[in-house]
Amino acid sequence: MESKHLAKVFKALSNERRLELFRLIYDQCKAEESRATQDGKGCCEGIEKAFTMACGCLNLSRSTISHHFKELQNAGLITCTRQGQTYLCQVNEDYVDAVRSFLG
Amino acid sequence: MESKHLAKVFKALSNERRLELFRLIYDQCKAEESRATQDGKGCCEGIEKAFTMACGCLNLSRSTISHHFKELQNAGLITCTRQGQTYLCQVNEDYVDAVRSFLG
DNA sequence: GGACTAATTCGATAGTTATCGAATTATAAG
DNA sequence: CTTATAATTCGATAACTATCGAATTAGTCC
Repeated sequence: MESKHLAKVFKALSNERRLELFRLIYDQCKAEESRATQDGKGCCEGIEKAFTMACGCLNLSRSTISHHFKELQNAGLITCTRQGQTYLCQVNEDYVDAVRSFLG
Repeated sequence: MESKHLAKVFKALSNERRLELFRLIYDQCKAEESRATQDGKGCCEGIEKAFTMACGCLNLSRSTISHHFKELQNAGLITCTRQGQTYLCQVNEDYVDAVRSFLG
């Protein structure tokens, strides 16, 4: 991944609260994924009510949380699709891998 | 590594130019290291004239480059020690590992 | 349609950052 | 001591960011 794009990903993770948010999403996706694997369903389809969940976990206003979600999406780390009144939220594993394998 | 600290590391890498700078240093250290291993000297002792090298590679003023070096140091990614008129610069591998192994 | 909940957008503000050139400090070499 | 080179610090500026509450839009259910 080229510097410009990688820097963008790092920027998205450079805010403490936003990093926590991403971790929340990421961990839930991982948990969901292992459950799905056990059930023989394959991969995780995304977590539901991600925004609502985040509002419960992070001590921030809804508008700020919305902003952080946008930043994570802009960087390509997650994909959110609306489902009725709530979000379905997925982690883009490719990007996480890019971070992980950055250098070396 | 806890969120607060990890976010700090990401922030240091969130600027495109600074990320390039870090890569320059990192790559040179890796090259130096493999040379050292061949010579049976053990690990890389750091790269010399890192600042001067960076000035040649990045199209930025010296004061800005100095600033970027400080940011990388503050985040803990590199350690610079003065040697006469120039720098000896080392990468803190632990931190790079923390980035790499973040999540998963 | 009306009431309710979820999420976004808007406008403001306070704080941070990247960048520069100029001035300064530190070291080395004559 | 003087000159030259290397790096830092200073002061300014323009741009960006995190955060909030209020207003708005979108969707659900009666």
